[in-house]
Amino acid sequence: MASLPVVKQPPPRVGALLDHLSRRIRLRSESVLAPLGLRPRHLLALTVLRDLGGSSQQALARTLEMDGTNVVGLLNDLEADHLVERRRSPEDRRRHVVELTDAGAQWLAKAECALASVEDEVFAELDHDQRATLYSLLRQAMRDCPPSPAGCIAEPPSC
Amino acid sequence: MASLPVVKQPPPRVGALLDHLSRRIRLRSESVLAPLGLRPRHLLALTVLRDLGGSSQQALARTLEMDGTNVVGLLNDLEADHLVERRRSPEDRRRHVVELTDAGAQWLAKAECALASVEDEVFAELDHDQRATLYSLLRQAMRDCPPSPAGCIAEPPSC
DNA sequence: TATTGTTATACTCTATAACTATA
DNA sequence: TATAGTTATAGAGTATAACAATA
Repeated sequence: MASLPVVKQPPPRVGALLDHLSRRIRLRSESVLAPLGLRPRHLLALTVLRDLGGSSQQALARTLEMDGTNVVGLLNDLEADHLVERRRSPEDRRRHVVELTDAGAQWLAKAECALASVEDEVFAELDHDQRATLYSLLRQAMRDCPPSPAGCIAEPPSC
Repeated sequence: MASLPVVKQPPPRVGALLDHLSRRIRLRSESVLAPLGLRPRHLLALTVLRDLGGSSQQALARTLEMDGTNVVGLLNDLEADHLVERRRSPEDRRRHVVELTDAGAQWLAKAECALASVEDEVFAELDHDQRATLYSLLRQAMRDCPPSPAGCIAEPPSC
């Protein structure tokens, strides 16, 4: 076989850019969210819960692509602040049905408004239509999302 | 059409989506990179080093948005595997000029080929043009970023 | 026996502070 | 005094294993 010195350009890697940008947003989000008492992953969990409605902890873990054991601690935090509720499922008493409380929904809405400014800053170089395009591309990439096809992360409410 | 007060929705929040997708890529990249003996952040550092050429550790830390103390350990790993070299700067002997070795460049190329399949999987829902659009949008969002973050857009994997 | 949630634990990642050597 | 790099270390994030309750 011919071992041609293929020093062509490397393949298109979006991963590094994604990693970088999401790191930026996460770092800034932490500052913004700190006064509200929680961290980005709490927000992520609440967002998923709003989209999924009641869901078992394992389903939540799959959606978040987090280990189930860590979801326990995450929910402990949120439950301590009365932002979510755990109820035993009547059908299968091993399961906990996790649901957003009213307070949780309120907190989430407030946090999302606070985060809007973070994104305005991070995506300052993109105009409105470009941001919409970016959103729809990311959304499409997530289309095969593990448990619930529609339930990855839906459109946030406007503030 | 600008004469009418068109109610434009605020741009949707992409932070959660970005976080999610980058998490996916990172998790899958770890599996792919493990046989090669390193982790995603090692690859990220090598990529930045290739793009930046020789650079001080602090410049590297800023580009990676990592704490300088952690860059030390990262470089220790890479230097132990002879993938990078640290030389004292002749101009300012406090500085280390970090550079990719030939072995490092080779390893990086191999790793990138391996990662191409990860991205093909994660972005299976997007066609080539959409991936190119996504790349250019992310790239534009990073435009104010110091030097260039890791990543190149090119033809599909040639490996 | 298999599954859901939980605890305990270890391993990794990240950030803060103190030290060195240069400037 | 200030800066580049290093070390030590504590805190957060994450994963593995064992256990209780339930199916």
